[in-house]
Amino acid sequence: MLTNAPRGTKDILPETVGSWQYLETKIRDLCRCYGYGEIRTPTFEHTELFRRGIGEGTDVVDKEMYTFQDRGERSITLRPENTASTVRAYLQNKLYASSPVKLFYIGSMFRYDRPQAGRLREFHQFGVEVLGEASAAVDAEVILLAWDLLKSLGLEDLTVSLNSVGCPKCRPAYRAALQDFFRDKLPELCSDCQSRFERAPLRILDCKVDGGKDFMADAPKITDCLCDECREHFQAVQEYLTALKVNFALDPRLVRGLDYYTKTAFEIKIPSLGAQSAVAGGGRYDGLVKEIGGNDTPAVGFALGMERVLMTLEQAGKLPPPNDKADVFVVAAGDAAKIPAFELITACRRAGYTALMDYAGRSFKSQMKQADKAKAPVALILGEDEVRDSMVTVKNMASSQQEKVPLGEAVAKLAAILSERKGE
RNA sequence: GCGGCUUUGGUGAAGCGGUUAACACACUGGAUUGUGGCUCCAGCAUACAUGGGUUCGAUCCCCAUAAGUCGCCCCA
Repeated sequence: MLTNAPRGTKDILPETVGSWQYLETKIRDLCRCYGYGEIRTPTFEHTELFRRGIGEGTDVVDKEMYTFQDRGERSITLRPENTASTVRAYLQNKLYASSPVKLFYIGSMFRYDRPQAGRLREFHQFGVEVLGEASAAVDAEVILLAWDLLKSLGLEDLTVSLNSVGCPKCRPAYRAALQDFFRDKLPELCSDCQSRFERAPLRILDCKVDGGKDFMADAPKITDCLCDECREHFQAVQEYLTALKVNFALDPRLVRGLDYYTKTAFEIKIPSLGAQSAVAGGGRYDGLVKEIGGNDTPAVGFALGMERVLMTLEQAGKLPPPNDKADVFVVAAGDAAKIPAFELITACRRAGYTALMDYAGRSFKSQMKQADKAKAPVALILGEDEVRDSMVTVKNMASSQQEKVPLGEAVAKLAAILSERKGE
């Protein structure tokens, strides 16, 4: 299958690349306003970085990484997400000299998972990380940034779920409380949850199978078990979001899949997306920088799935129309016109216009058809007469008016017609 | 990793166990030898995802593989 791209990968073709650029431009503009600098980290890292950063026992690390040995016997992994790399770069480049450090990235991530709509093996994320700031204002800022982006793209149907997953001080007590609660209900839980009981009891809460069972509603809520610091922080985040009119809902069962989260956890969903409706997710990860070898450094961030956003925009018809129009088509009739036509088209291009021509020596009529298909408002026609007289026929395709002008004035004439059209 | 559905030309697709695989769009050429958009004419799948099998014979039946899609899981 030489002609098939690997499973779960996709070519982005010229007809859709405009949508990507549109989204990327929105992102970059917004990040500039919020004061975030773009960072580009390597596509692959030492496997150990992800094992430590994301955590053993998570699905991403255990079953979804593209890991291989390079020729120097190093274990290398294609990044499955960009937070660990960003933190690594933060430490390696000693960015902590100033604080806080606000970064964003756009790039490919790789996860070996079964592909379906909105889930690819190579996919693109936009994400944001703030390092070195513990204030709840930053948690809110980061959520607001994601919210603003989605809103400015014209998306209305958004759900923001918010929770706090506590910190190393209060989470052990909560874990224990949960285990006490579930211990006598173990037989009623699904097999997945039974195995989660020891390892990751928090995950039982967002199990799709057991989630609807009656006793779930009575399970202890983490928000009731938070330590003072976490509770105050959580409270403050909510106050900010409320003041800024971000429509969030508390979801005590929201648990993030990666180990490094502390305190704030959030997720933005677009219900119309179906099974893969989570479009952005993130939260605070105060323990990660230290885990990777830095000083104790608070941090918050999120990642957003660009394919999922683009899918939604397409469904909702919110993508900008493709800009595939040429400005001018150069028509050359006869061999003698070939070189002058090439000179003419080059002059148009150097003047900044999108200029097309026929290379195959097709008939005059066919070249006119091509001009029409290219939606060029102007055709510049070079035939035998024109070449002999050093003239060019400038035809306005919309009005069918045409006029012969000296070769040297062709570009100026073209400019005049195009600006006239623009004015209308 | 698990389950359901799908797979015909550049695109949308019809089709039946049996000598020419509809139709439409797109594309290419043409309709008084230098002018497009409308109309008309012509051309355009030794080929029906791939590999096996059943059959006298399969694009249509069976199996496997691959890819896509939906759901589970997970997540963005």
